[in-house]
Amino acid sequence: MEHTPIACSHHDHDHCIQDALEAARQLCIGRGVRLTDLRLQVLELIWQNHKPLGAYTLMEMLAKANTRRVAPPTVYRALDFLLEQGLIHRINVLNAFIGCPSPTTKHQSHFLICRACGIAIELDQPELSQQIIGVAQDAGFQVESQSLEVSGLCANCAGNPGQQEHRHG
Amino acid sequence: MEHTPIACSHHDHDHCIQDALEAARQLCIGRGVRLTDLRLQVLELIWQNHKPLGAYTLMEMLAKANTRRVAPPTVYRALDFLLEQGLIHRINVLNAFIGCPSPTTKHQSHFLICRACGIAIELDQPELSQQIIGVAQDAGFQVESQSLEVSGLCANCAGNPGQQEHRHG
DNA sequence: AGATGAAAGGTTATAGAGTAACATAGCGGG
DNA sequence: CCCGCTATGTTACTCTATAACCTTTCATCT
Repeated sequence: MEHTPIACSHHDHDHCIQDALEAARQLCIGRGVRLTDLRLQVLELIWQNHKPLGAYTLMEMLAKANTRRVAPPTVYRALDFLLEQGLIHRINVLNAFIGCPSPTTKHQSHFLICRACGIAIELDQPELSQQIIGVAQDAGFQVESQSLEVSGLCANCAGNPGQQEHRHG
Repeated sequence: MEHTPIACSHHDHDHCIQDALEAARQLCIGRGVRLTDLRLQVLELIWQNHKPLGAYTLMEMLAKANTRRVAPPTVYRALDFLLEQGLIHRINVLNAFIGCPSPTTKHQSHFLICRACGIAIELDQPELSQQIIGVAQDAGFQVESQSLEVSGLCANCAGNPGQQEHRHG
C-alpha cells in the first residue's frame, strides 16, 4: 500500500505535532496575526491525534488543562481564528475539527473518514478539485468552496477488523 | 448553458412535486415499507422548493398544517425513514434536508449549494463518484458513502446579481 | 370479528452545537 | 501614560438532535 497517507501509518506523532505547531507559528508571523496562548493550546489539542475533535470535547480538555471553567465562546473564537487561517478544517458530518497538515498551500477540504477508528485523512488531490470545478461549471455554477467527506473504513481497520484503534509513534 | 440542471431553470414545480411523490409511493410499495401520512406530508413539504429545509422549519410547517404542536422526535423519525429509503438527502453544511429526484438509482450525495438563493442542485456524475472511490482506494480506504457539498453561486445568481431568488413555474 | 405483536407516532425531558451581547483584560503605537 | 483595538471572560440563549417511555395504529393469525 505505497500510497498510504502518513496519518494512517504508525509514525512519530510528537514530531508531527511539533512540525504543525512550528509551521503555524511561522505562518502567523508571516501574516501579522497573533497566535495567542489560547489559540496555540487549542491547535495543539486538536493535533493530539488524527481524529476530529468536537468543540465541547475541546472545551472539557481546556477546562481540565487550565483547571477552570471554559465557556463555549472561548473555544469557538479560537476555532474561528484557526479556520480563517487555514490551520484547521471543519468536518461537517461529525461537527468536529481537525488539524491541516499543509496550511500554507491553498486547497479544498477533502477527507476520508473511518467509521471504525474515527481517523480523518486529508486528501491532496488538485486534479479532483479541478474536476469538481469543471462539473460545476458545466452547470453554470461558480465554485467558492468544496467539502468532500468520504466515509468508510481506513486501511488499518479494513485490514485488521479486530484491532481498530489508530496508534501513534 | 445547455447543462443547466432542472432545479436551476424555471420549471413546472407542481409537476416536479407530484412526480416525486408518486415515485416515492411506488418505491415504498415495491420495498414493502410504509409511506405513512406523516412521512408523505414531510416529503411533500421538503419538495415545496429546491432549497434544503431544516428540521425545525419543517416542524413549524407541520404544526401549522395540522393545527397542533409537533415535537422534534416526530419530524426526525420521518426524516430518518426518508433518508433510509433514499427519498431525501441531508445537506451537512446547512443541517438541512432536500428531496432526491432519483431515489431508485443508487448514487452518492453530491450537491452544488448557492449561498445567494439557497438552492441545492444534486449532481448526477457517476464518473466523479468513481474517481473519488479510486483516490480512496489508492490510500487503502474502503468507501461506504460520499458527501460532496460545493458552495458558491448558481447560474441564476452569478448571472443576475440583482435578482437572486429562485422562481418556480 | 377479536387477539396480538410489531411498527409508528406522541410526550417529556435533556444532550449537544453554536451564537449574541456585553464586560474585562492585555497589547501596541502615539 | 493613555488611548484604542484585539482578545478573552461571562451570561444567557437559540438551534439541532436524541433518549426514554407511553399510546395508537395496523397487519396478520386465528
